[in-house]
Amino acid sequence: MLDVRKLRLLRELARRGTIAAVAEALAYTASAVSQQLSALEREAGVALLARSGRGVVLTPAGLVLVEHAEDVLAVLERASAAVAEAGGGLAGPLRIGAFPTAARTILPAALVELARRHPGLELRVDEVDPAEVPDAVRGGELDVALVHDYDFVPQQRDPGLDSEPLLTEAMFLASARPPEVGVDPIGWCRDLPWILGRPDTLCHLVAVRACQVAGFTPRVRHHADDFGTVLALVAAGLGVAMVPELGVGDPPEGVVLTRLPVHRRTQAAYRAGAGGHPAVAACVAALRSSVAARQSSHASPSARSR
Amino acid sequence: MLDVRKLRLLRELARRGTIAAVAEALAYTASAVSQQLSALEREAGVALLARSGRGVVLTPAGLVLVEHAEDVLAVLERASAAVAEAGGGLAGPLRIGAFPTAARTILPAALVELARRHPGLELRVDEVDPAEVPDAVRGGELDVALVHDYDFVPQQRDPGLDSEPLLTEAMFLASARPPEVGVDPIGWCRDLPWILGRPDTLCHLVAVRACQVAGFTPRVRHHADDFGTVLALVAAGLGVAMVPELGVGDPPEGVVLTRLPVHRRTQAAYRAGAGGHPAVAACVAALRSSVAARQSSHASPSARSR
DNA sequence: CATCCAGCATCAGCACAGCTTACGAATAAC
DNA sequence: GTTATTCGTAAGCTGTGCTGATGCTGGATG
Repeated sequence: MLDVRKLRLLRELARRGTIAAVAEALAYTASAVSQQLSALEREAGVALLARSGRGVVLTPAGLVLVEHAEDVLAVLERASAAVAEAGGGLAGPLRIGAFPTAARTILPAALVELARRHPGLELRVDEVDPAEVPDAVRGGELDVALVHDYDFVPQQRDPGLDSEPLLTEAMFLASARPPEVGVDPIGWCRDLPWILGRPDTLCHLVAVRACQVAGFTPRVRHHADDFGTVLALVAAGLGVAMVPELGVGDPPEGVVLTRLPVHRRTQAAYRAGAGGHPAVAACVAALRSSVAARQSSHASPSARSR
Repeated sequence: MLDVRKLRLLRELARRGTIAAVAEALAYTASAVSQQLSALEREAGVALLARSGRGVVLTPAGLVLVEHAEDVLAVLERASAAVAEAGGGLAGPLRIGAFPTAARTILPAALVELARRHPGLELRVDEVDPAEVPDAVRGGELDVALVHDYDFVPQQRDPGLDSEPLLTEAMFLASARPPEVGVDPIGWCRDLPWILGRPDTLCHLVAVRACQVAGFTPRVRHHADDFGTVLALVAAGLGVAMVPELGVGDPPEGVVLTRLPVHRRTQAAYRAGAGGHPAVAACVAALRSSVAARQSSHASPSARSR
C-alpha cells in the first residue's frame, strides 16, 4: 500500500524540481524529504528518482506515479468534502486567501453573508499575493483563495487545484494627462516613467509583459502594490500605471483612466476535489453573489474613460 | 488530510460490523482499531460511529465516508498498478488463490505459461476456499484469486474487488443408478443420502439450496470436499452428489452423470483498481488462455450425460 | 433478578517510524 | 582552485501507534 503522505512529497517534487524546495515548502528538512522519497521507492519497488547533476529528476515511472498521486489526493479531498457535507454541516475553520484589492472590495460583503448564514464557520482571511496562492492552497494553509490570471501572463493549469471563474474586469491605464487619440495607449507611454507593483508579483509581471508586447521595456521608477498609493503617485505626475477595474474605486483628481484591451479574470480556487465541501461551496456562492451585487449597484469606472 | 490506513479500518468495519472482527481480520488488537477509529473521527471532525447495544454502528456520515474510502483505495491501487507497469515491468511476488478443483485443472497450465513468459515473477499459489477469498484479496494476502458463484447462491458484489469472468460450466448430478426419465433429477434424489462438501463451503451451500428449490432438505450422509473422493463414494453406492464439470475429469466406473440446469461461473478476482497491474493482467490472460485451451482439447463430459 | 459474557473505551507502557542535526560527497558556478 | 548548492547517510530524539490490562455497558441465560 503506497503511503499518501509520501505521494504528496513526490507530487511537490514534480512541481518544484528539487528536494530542498519541497522541504522548504512543506516545512521539513531536506533530509526528511529525501528519506521519505527513498522509502517510497522501496515501497513502489521501482526507481522513481535519478540523480542528475547535483539535483534529481523523476524517472518515467516517477512521472506516472505523480499523475496518479494527483488522482489519489483529489479523491481523498473529495472524501473529506463528502464527510463534512454529510456530518458536520457548516462548521469549523475556513481559511480564505485574497489579494489586497479583493480583500477590500468583493470580500467583505461575501464574508458578512457567509458569517450570517453559517455562524458555525470560523472564518479567517489571509492577504496573500496571488503568486503564492497555489502553493498555500495545495499545502493546506488556505482552503479557498482568490486568484487571477491576466492576458499576457500564462496561467499554468495546476492539476492539484480546481477553480471557478468569478469575474472578468478590464485593465486601465492611469496617467496624469490623457493619451493621444488613435494611438496605442501603452505605446504612448513608451518614454514615460512607470509605477509598478513589487517585483515577483503578478501585478508587476503583467505590466512588463504588456509593455513588451507593445515593443518596449518600461522604465520602472516606482514600486507600489497598493493601488490607492499608485493612483496618488500618478495624480502627482510621477508616472503612469496599469490598474485593474477593482483597484480604482474612487480615483483621485487629476488621474485619467483609459480602458485597455487587457483583462484580468478573477477566480476562486480550492484544492482539487474540495468543490463539494459545503463550506467551500458556500464561500464560493457568497463570493459570486457579492460580485453580482457589486456589478449591479456600482457604476463602472469606464464612464470616466475615453 | 484523512489517513488512508484508518479509512481501510473503517471500510472493514462497515463490512464486518464489529471492531473485534476488524481487529481479528487485520491482525490487530481491538484496542488498536478502536483508537484508530477514534482518531479518524477526530480528523474528520464528525461522529462516524455510534454505540448501539454492545456494538457500534456507522452514522450516516460514516457510511458516506466508507463509500469514498472505497474510491480512495481503488485509486491508490490503480496508482500501484500504474507504477508497476511503468517501472518494474513484470517482476516481484504474485500470490494466487485457487479452489482445489481449479488448482488441479486450469491453474497448472496457466502457471507454466506465466512463468515462461515472465520469469521475473515469483509465483505463489495458495489453495483457499472461495468463501474466504474476498477477505484475503482485500486484505492483501492474495493478489489474484479464482472464485465462483453458483445459481441459487447470491453473489454479493464486493465494492473492494473487481473480477472478470473466466468460464461457465454446468453442474452434474452424480449417482450410482440413472435417474428416472422425465422427472427432475434433483427431486428424484429426495430420499437418497447426499454427499456434500464440508459445512461453510460454497459447495455445501449450493447443493443445499438446489435441494431446497426442489422442495426438500437433503439428508446429508457424508462430507467430502475433494471431488475424486466424492465420486468414489458415489460409485460405491453410498449416495448422490452435485459436482461441477471441472470436478469430473475422469469419473470412475459406475457413476452416472446427469447434466443439471444449474451452472457455476468462475471468475478471476483482484483488488479494485488492480486490473491495470501488469502482473495481474498477465495472470488473468494466462488463465483465460488455459481455459480456452482446455475447452478446445477436452471433450465435454456432457457426452456421457443423458 | 442475578449472573455471565461479548463488545468497546481508556490507560499505561513500549517500540518503531520518522524527524532533526551533523557530516560528507558530488557537481556547478565563479 | 574556491565556494555554494544539492543530495545522501549516520546518529540521536520524539511522537505516533501498538499491546496488554482494566473497567464499563448491554444483551443473553437460567
